[in-house]
Amino acid sequence: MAIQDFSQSLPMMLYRALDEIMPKFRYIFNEFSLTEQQWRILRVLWEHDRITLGRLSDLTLIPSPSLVGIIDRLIKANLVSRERSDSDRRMIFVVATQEGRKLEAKVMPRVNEIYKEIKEPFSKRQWGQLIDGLDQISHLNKKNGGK
Amino acid sequence: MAIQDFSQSLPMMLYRALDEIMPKFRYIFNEFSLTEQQWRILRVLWEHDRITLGRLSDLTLIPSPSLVGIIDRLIKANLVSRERSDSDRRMIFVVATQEGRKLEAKVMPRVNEIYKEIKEPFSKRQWGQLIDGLDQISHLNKKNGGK
DNA sequence: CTCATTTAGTTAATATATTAATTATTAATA
DNA sequence: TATTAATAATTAATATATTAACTAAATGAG
Repeated sequence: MAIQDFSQSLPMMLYRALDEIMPKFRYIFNEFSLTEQQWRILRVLWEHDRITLGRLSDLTLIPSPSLVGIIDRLIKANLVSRERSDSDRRMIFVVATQEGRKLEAKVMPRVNEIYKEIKEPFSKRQWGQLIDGLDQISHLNKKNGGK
Repeated sequence: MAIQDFSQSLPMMLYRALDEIMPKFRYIFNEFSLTEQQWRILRVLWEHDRITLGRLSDLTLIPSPSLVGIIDRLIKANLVSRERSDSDRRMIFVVATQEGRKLEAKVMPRVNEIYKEIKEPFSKRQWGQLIDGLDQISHLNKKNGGK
């Protein structure tokens, strides 16, 4: 009964998995002078012409108070810019600069390579079960309500 | 080909799972004026009479530079103490105080309750597959070498 | 239209993470 | 044994996370 072994608890297993894989990616980000969070933001911007801070926070999982400073530094690096919305002056759009967009072609191949390495030892079925399990965890409170 | 959808990538799934479950636990820690990291340290100390900083870092997954400050604050809160090793003066043992030990009986039941809630919607088989998948991720580099 | 309420971003204060460099001590080797 | 190479912990500098409070702008009820 109770949480058997702390090191085998779900939170620690999740943290340990991240500790195993993220350094591989960060090594690449570092070559482009990007932090992990900066990468996440660019990764999302490459799929959006412009996006509000709120939505960017949702998609990157970066809390908005953190986002402010990270965007500041990305602007200083000339990789993104801020644009206030005309329709709703509370909202701010974040946009990738030319330089920010150019990074995609350089970074993505490297990242995809590592991702493939990580995924390789898994069977398609195993991987699917893992992703499904994680998906279920991240929807714990949202399902009973349904439709 | 390539990483299909960023939001469905393994790292983001792992982060999202943590974002879903950890606030539930932190809510409890907060009632006892503990941070998540302070909790992790106490959680390990409750199973060890004394433990070196290095091993504590391994078991809590807290990087040692962070550990220094966190231990400082735990000492200030009178929950743990430092004891330098006699056999190897480089090492420092961390020990829980009386007050630190007393917390176990108060916090663990609450935490176990939440843990059970999280685990409940899963079948034993599903849960096992999830844990196994995570375990495999966190041992990516360690298996081929073997014994 | 006016005021209370909500929403999007930001600021502030404190705690951690990340990476590199440093200190003290111990182990290893010529 | 004098040196050099590892180790354990710490310090330093910068970037993020967490929580609460705050500002400006938009909404909604009366």
